[in-house]
Amino acid sequence: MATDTSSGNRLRSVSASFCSSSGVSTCSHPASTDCRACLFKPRCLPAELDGERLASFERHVCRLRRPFRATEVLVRQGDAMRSIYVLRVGSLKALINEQDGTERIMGFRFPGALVGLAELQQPRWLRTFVALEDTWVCQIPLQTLDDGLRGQLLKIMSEELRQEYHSHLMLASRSGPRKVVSFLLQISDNFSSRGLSPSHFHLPMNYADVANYLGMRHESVSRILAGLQHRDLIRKSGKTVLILDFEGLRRAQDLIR
Amino acid sequence: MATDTSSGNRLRSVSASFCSSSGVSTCSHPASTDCRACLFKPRCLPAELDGERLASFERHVCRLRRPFRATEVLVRQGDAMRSIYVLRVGSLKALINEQDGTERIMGFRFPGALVGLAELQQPRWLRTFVALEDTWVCQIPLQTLDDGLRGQLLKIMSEELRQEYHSHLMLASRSGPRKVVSFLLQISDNFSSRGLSPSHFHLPMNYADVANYLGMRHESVSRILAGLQHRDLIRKSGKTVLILDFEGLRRAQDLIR
DNA sequence: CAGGAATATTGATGCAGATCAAGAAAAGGC
DNA sequence: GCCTTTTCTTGATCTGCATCAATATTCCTG
Repeated sequence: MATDTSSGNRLRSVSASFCSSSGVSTCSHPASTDCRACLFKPRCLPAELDGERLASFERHVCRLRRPFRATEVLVRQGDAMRSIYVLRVGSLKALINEQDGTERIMGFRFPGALVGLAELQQPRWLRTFVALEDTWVCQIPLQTLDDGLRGQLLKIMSEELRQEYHSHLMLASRSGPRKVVSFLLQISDNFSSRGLSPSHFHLPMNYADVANYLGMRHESVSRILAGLQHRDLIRKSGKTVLILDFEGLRRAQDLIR
Repeated sequence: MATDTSSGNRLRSVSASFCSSSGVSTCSHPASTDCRACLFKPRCLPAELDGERLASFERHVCRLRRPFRATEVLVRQGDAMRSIYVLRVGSLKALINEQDGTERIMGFRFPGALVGLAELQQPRWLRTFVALEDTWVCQIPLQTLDDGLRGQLLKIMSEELRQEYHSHLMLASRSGPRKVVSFLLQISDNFSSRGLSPSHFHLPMNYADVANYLGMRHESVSRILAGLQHRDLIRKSGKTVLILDFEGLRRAQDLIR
């Protein structure tokens, strides 16, 4: 019986009562960021908007009054699809409940990511998104996604498709060390492409989640990471990872624990 | 050294000299099908076009004078990206050459599929597409993809994204039988959604390709399929597969060879 | 239709990673 | 701060699949 709960977390739901339809939609909150000032604007939906069109877009975007806490659910598989989200601060894991009840982690999301692309044309969410730490998002109602945004949407979606191909390569590589190294490099690329350090970052998820994502066991993830550290290819303290030798890492994919 | 050539095929290039710019673009060929008469129109790019807009679209679409033969390359990773393709007859495999030279099969494509979605915004092809049998395609130059088609494009792309999630589940399931059963059901769904039989179909690729795709070995694929056949869950003769018991198949994912 | 190449099958063996188990270290709550 | 819970680590054992090898079958070509 594959009882693969990945981590015995009871998922708490948060009553997402933001954008509380109190007449005026002044959903501006912590630090009341407008898109113009946002670090992620160039890669976000309104990348090419300005002036009145941007203002109009901003009026529709909703922000939460408080962050989602670790283990809280942003959206749940099966929920009606009404908005997509932009992750501004924190991190999420995406997971799917398979027919036999086991859950499979499909990916991790970091600041700058759009959440809900695969569900764009669907009536319901196909995946559950759970916060891994304190997490702030912008909520963008589907109606807001008019023709003017389609170009940018296509661009971001095609990017996500390419990331999924990377995942395929990672998973099909069929050796523990390869998967784990591939995972580290994937995360590193992700941060790098958002202007953050590729060699020094924070891994908010636990080993059970990583293992679930990679189709392996958390003990194996632990052993392999310990091995990489022992060879001075990475250094890990707490949830912080330091990549010391990218070339060595790539070469080390076949060497074991 | 993971020398994973998947099948020792020397890939022949075909000088794709269609749409041969002979002044008039009457690229109408075998059976000179117009989009209106095409089985796939409702799921294809021009789904929502008609009248003059459809006619204009059709004038840009090019068809080949002869099919691609098995092992011939439609496009090669690294080629300049100028068109996308619609697969009308036959089948393709998509593969990526990894940095270490090994090639990994990323997927199989059947009639009705759009080829090139992940490369839409890229200057070059990220994947090589190889014909598995006699294969006919429509070529759609990128310039043709104007705003009017973006809605449909988004729809198809989001669909492809969801298929990739299925692949992720398949690969992360980390047991041979699970992967193989998942593969069979994926193919079955694919045919089914195009109006073909979900239980009786043709598998044009060899076991080495399936194994490469799934991150396993062809011997294992052979043994597992033999096991499924022995349990009367499927029947296989030549390249034809008959699924006898869907429920049994799903249940059998843990039972071995 | 014959001969050769590609593909599939089947058996024997070895090993990477799963599994089981138990303790250590961190994180979180009061 | 202390206690509980979660997460991580490490060891011992087991097993499914890779690997190696050899034969059988199918496909292709002249």
